[in-house]
Amino acid sequence: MTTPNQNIKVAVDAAIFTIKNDSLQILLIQMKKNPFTESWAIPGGMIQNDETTLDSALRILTTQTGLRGVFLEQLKTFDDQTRDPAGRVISVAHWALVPDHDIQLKTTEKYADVRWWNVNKLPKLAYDHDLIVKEALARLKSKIQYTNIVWSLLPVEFTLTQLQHVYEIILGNAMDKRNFRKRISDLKLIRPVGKKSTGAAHRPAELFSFRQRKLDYVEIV
Amino acid sequence: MTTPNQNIKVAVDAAIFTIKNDSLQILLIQMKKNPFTESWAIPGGMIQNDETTLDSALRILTTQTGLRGVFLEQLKTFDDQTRDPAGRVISVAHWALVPDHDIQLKTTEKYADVRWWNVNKLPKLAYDHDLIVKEALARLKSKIQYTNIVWSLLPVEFTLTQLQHVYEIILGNAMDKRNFRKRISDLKLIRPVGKKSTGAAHRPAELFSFRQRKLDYVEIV
DNA sequence: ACAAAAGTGTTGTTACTACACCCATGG
DNA sequence: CCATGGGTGTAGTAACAACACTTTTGT
Repeated sequence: MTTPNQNIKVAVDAAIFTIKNDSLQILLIQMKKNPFTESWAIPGGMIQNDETTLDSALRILTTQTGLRGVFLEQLKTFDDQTRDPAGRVISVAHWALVPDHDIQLKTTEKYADVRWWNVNKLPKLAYDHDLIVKEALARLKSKIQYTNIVWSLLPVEFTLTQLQHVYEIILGNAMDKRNFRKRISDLKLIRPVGKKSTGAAHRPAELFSFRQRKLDYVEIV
Repeated sequence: MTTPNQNIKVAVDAAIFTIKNDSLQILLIQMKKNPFTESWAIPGGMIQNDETTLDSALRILTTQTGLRGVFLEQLKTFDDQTRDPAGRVISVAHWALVPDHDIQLKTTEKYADVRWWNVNKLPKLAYDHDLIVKEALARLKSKIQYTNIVWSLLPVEFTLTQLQHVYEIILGNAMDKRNFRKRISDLKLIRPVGKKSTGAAHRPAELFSFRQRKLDYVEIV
């Protein structure tokens, strides 16, 4: 059997999330090129011959946010024949979590605009990006419950209340403070850094940091 | 920005599992083509311009096993630059579960041989297929615990003991009969068909069938 | 009558939920 | 001294784990 003469291109798209203003937000770019001029989409592009899709996703992430060392992984490959009107392009979608602080979004010539959007108030997206975002959100909600990935949404030192808010925003329901702290404490994912928050008009909170700032599965001992 | 001139091919590989002789087995083919002559691998091939990767995986599954209507889904895309010595080929790996009964493996000209292998006694595989199989196994172990996918490993009518054995073989640990039955009963995934098994030298067992023979997430009410 | 798997409940332990008040700070 | 979020324990309930004997069939 001979190899069929394929005419298929491989792209990478990246769903990049952060927590900002007490809501879960996603980074969208506004497109220039036809037929999606003015449309919003998640950032992406064709992969180069010598890079892996993860390399490519990292490149997108760094180009847009300037960040490295955050959580980033493959999501799923989207390959419907009609997903790109310009021809057969399959997209190996990735997703990432970035901390809010210190981020300065970078505009490139490629796009008309770049900004964060509340995931509950998204515009209609280009291509099949609605679907990609939907799957990424589902993965986030699921994976936050059995891994330590929240580390990638928080500063190195944070309070227990900040941590709880991240869970509440992503999972969409309020949690009991005492029960939350008990559970977190049992998981042994974080440790106190021995400092307290300052400057707020209330009792200072103890600061914690993650033991590992990379993917780790929670052992339910 | 212009589209780079890509020289990347898209393949699909399929990890196909069954339960046979009280063990978890995977379908491997023996290759003919260089440099993997005689090596074993999971079945796969290039996708065609007009088919999705899922179509392609379905084609592979049907070609090898003659089956349709079983559980099949995308696993992950493998795209290391060096995974195929013949050039840059990314593989959108899929995985499937098939029932043991009624399967007659089909040999094609493409391969030297096809047979089932116990997943605990695998030979060294071609390409990065060791890695693909490892990921597929992890997904199976995980997904069997919060979905109804076992339906795809069993005949339409089965006994509770058969069902329990499938879980025990995949998860690798013995389970308590009474607790298992309580749990299964609570999940409401199966229903009695009103018949009993016959022919064995012991008390006949009640037969059950799945309410749905397609992917369903278990609601832990 | 014996071998072999089917079927069936209870009890103790552990994990989870609900819930309210005092504390430390800044303004 | 007031407003704001920080920090802490207990009791009731629900889920889970461990465990053994009787039943029905084929040979």
